Amino acid sequence: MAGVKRQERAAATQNQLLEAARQVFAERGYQATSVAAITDAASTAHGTFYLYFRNKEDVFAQLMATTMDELYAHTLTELDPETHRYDPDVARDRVAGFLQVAVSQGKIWRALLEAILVSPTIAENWLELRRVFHQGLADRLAIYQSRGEFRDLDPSLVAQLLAGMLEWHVFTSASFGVPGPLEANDKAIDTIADLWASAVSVRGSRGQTAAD
Amino acid sequence: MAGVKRQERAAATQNQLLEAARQVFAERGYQATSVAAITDAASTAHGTFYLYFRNKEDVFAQLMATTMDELYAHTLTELDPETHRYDPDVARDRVAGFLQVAVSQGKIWRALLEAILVSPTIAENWLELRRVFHQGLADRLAIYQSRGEFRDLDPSLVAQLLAGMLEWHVFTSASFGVPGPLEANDKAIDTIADLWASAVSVRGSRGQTAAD
Amino acid sequence: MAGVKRQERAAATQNQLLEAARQVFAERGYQATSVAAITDAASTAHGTFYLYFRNKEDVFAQLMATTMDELYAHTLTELDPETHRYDPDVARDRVAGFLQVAVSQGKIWRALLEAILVSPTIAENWLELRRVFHQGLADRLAIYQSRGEFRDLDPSLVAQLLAGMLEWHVFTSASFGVPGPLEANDKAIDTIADLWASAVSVRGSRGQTAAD
Amino acid sequence: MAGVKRQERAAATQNQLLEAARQVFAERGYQATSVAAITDAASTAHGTFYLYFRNKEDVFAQLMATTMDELYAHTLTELDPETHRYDPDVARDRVAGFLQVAVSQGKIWRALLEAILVSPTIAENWLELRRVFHQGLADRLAIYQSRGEFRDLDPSLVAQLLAGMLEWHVFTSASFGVPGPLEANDKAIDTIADLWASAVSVRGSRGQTAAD
DNA sequence: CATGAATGAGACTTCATTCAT
DNA sequence: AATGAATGAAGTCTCATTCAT
Repeated sequence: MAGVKRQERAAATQNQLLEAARQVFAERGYQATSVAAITDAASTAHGTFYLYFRNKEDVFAQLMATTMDELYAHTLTELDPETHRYDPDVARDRVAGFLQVAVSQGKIWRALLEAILVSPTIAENWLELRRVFHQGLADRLAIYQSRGEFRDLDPSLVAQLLAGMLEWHVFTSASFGVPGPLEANDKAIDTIADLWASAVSVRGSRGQTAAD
Repeated sequence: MAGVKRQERAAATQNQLLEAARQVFAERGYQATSVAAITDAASTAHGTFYLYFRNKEDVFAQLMATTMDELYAHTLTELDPETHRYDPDVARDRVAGFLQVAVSQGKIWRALLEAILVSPTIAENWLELRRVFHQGLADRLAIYQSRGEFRDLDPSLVAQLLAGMLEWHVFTSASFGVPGPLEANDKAIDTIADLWASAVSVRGSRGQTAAD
Repeated sequence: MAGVKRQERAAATQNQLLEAARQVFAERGYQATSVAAITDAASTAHGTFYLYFRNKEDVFAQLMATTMDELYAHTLTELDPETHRYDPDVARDRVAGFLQVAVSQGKIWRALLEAILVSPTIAENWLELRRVFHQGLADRLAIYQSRGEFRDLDPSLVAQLLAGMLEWHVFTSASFGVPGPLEANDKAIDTIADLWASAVSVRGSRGQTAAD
Repeated sequence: MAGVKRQERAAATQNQLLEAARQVFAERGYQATSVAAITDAASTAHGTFYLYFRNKEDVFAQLMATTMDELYAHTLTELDPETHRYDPDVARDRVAGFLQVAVSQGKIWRALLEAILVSPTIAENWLELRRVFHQGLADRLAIYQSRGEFRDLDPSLVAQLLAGMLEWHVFTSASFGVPGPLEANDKAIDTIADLWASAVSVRGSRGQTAAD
């Protein structure tokens, strides 16, 4: 029908805008991006933007939702407390997956960081989206702990710190090229996986280091 | 004579502006702060600002320099490759010191993060200032490694990751109250120090975890 | 056949729009009403509006015509100069009728006042519609005057002033709730009728007041 | 001093803007006036406007305050219940004064009417400003009534109606040239004063008209 | 040194109107 | 007849920066 075609064209326009927004945000960051820049990039009229989004915050939130979903997609695996064991290879895959997705998102991370600092709404969204990820990690740590396989540390806090290590690595790489450009190379993956593994060990408590 | 007095008054005005700027940045963040807000808080005329600073970026850079200097002050200790040993208590003190200083700076961290994301100049400054800190950490790791006390990981990358864990903890606590408000409590200090210690161990390599 | 049905549907749609417009104008006033608000209220597509009306001015003019016709309907009574006498009861009924109709139109009066102030076209329409009413009043006064039953004042001007008293009462009541909400209560009716009656008297000329 | 001169220039700029605003409002009405139109007329930069006024509503409120003050200035006469008598000459002077001031304000009345319909804030201001006037009138009527010199009507309502007759005359004359252009000619003054006088009479009650 | 009035660019958002389907 | 996506003009307001005093 005519209706279908119209719907398709509308969806196409919206996608054009979303894609344009992603590019512009990646290029200029969150604040420096104006609605006009987005509609220019999307080759639509200025007013068309407001047909699909309430404002800049709104587009960004939509972009972020898909980005984060993709990022944490592999986190939604079932978790059976009985059979679950820490598996360094699985952990490494997780890290690798995270980095690969992160890399595929290009320079959007800087804008994301900016946006969550500037917009309380986006910050809330973001915290909610990553909570799933952090909670999964914390749950695993709690299981290890209950079996005496993990030290007496707050699983939730440790999860925050380990996940944060990864997040911050992505942010600084993407934003400043530090410690290097954002890539999912083996060195980065192995090192992070290694640090995670050493963190999740019975022994590694205070004093039981290389020195002992 | 008059010249001296003038200089004094000028210095006083500049300090007023700097202090006002610190407050306003901490309250509102970087972008949301306008020059007018700073001069209002400093009770000076709007134009006076431009006698001392080129623009917002400029004040912020000056503020940041002192802030970061304070933060990394304790890092400038001498380092003798022969006698240096990893000392968990020293490491804990370092973490504690970092957090204490961080806490004393209040909510400025959110503004700092914003500023480095938005202004390339400030980002460069910041990277330079923290490099000292990261380098010190990397140097230590390299020494342990040369004595076989640390695994075969890139010391520089590990330094980035471990320091980043701390930085990100400060940023998220200060900016979003996650995992909790920014404070230098024992739990946070102990946990971070513990993770650092487990990272800097011979054993903690891939596969040698709680499982073994 | 099909043509008739079409016409019916068209008329129905137009009525939907008119009724929706009346509601929205009454709620929001003239300027604050957008075409989109009307089509939303009428549950039609935005574009449909332009099949029936040129623009907002046009709908409003159509609405106003019916509203004013109703308001002044009772004015079209025949007038025989010979037999016509001033009858206070008739006058009171007139005032009462005017107020009752006004009340039944609800909050549309504010929008009407706005519209005539903003749109010259609507103003002209309105002036034309009320002219009938004012003229009727003026004619009556002229008859009284010709019989020496009314002072030597310009009948047309007095008609304007007396009718204006009533109009303004309706406008301010409907728009601001001053002197009270718009209602056709006896007090308002009696008071206005009384003032009209005292105006239309031989005696009430300058100086012949309570004092004499 | 320099300071004084600056203040003078600032005040001059503000007056320029106020005067320009008055002109533009009178010409185009309230809504149709944009801030840009005002600054154009005042030959200042667009931004300058916001140095002196919060927005269009704000300038208008300031203009209205002075206008209304001038209009009702003669109302603030003392009122001694004992000695006060209705004096047709005084009443006529009042009407004349009101009309003269009204005329001097030119076409601003249309904008005023528009503004009070559109902006609740301005409406409130206006109601407050005219309350003084209406109250004065009502007080006088109450005094006459207490001496049996005025019929048994609600003084407050009668005040509203009589004052409204005058207001509406001004508004319609200024806005639509009906019944004629706004002028303070004798005919208008005499007629209104006459109607007021006949209203304020013991006799003029229902039934005691030309017919009796 | 300090002041603060003035400037004007630029971002945001709304909405009447058109037109292809 | 009806639809609703797209357009783009117009108005709002903020703020960094300059400059005469």
